[in-house]
Amino acid sequence: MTDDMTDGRRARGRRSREAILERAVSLASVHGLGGLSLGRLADAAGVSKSGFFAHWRDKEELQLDAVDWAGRQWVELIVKPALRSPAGVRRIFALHEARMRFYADGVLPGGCFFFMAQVEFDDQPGRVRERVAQALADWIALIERLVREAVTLGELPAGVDPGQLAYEIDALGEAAITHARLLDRDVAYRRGRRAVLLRLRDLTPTPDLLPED
Amino acid sequence: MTDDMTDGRRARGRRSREAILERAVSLASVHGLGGLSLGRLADAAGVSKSGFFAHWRDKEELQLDAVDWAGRQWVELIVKPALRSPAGVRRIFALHEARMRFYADGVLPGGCFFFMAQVEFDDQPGRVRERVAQALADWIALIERLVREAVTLGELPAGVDPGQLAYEIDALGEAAITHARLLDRDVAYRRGRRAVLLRLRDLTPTPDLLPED
DNA sequence: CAATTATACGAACGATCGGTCGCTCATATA
DNA sequence: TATATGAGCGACCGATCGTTCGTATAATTG
Repeated sequence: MTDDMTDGRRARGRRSREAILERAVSLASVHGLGGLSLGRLADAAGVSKSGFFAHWRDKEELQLDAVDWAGRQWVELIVKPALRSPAGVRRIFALHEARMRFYADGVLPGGCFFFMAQVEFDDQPGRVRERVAQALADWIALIERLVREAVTLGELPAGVDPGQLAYEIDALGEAAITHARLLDRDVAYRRGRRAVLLRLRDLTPTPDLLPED
Repeated sequence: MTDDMTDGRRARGRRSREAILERAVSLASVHGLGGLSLGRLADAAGVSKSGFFAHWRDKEELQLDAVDWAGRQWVELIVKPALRSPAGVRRIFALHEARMRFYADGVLPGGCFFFMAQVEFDDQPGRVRERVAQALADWIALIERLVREAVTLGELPAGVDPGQLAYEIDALGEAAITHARLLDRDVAYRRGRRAVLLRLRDLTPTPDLLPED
């Protein structure tokens, strides 16, 4: 309600809240939002288990905030950097490459928070599921928008179905996580990157805008 | 207790073992292999919790058998039917369509056992992880083999990378599960099917072998 | 036949789960 | 200065987790 600029109880609380959320997203990317236990999270964050309930009413509230936090991280590290590329197929591929780099760099130890959360909550009704579904819908809508931009710019044919292409780009990126972790790491990321590149180069009348390989 | 008099102890044991495994795979497709608790599984299978340990030493043994059971189901309902289609691009697409139908028909209430297991165990070392990884490797190897067959038959260009195309086909099919459950069911399955169809029609010199849409 | 084996059970174990309670104490506010 | 508030903790709760143990009995085996 009021702005407290000085370092005090409130500011420290907000900082520790952020720290806990970061650890929560990190742990949830490995064990899932359900498998994330308050005890383990407490140990990892260096606080007591009961200390959580000063910040969140129950585990579900923490899960909801974790989804939001992961969404902000996703925008910050993937969407925003990609939007600095010129609109059109280059921006679409920049988005995909930023995603692949996010995975390959191991920003989250489990690879991707949302991938885990989607699989975990896709058939588990509740508020978390709805927020995860919204995050996926936003992500797909973003790709669709970039595709329509590319069509407007003449870098993709008018006949292309933005929703269809968005599905393909998302799918080809997502699979890289499990393939990288269960089979061959480098091969998986290379194929994930190349799959979208091949698809875009195949569609665009201006393939020179994209790398050859 | 039971109304069958002719069946012996051993045969009945084997049957109940199979029944438990089926329920286990079914439940695990929803809650995951870890989230699958022996208590809930016992209730669902109509046996006592301690009765499990007549069949499996511990939970991990049951998980390993569940992976095998799911693998046999996958081969029976997806691979074998697809192999009845003529070799080449038609067989590849038949495999993909069988997979989509497996998901859309709701054979498993969670959509796909392996999808769940892959995401859950991709960074959880142990025997289960290795068996899941082997199942994924087998699946990819199968698709690669069908691709090479198609190349031999002249239905795919010689320049195509079988591993790359196998990755794409797997990825485009897998994403349908979460998209169907979190967004729009029919749209997701249609896009999942169409994605592979477009890719194959784009590559093959004999597109007439495949449906138009 | 007797002896062994396999199936299945109920009761209970220690560990851990999410969550509550009462409390301390530094800070913000009136 | 007096008071209300928020951060954080230790102890503890009932429930559930995977697992063990002893027991009962039906089927197989020698």
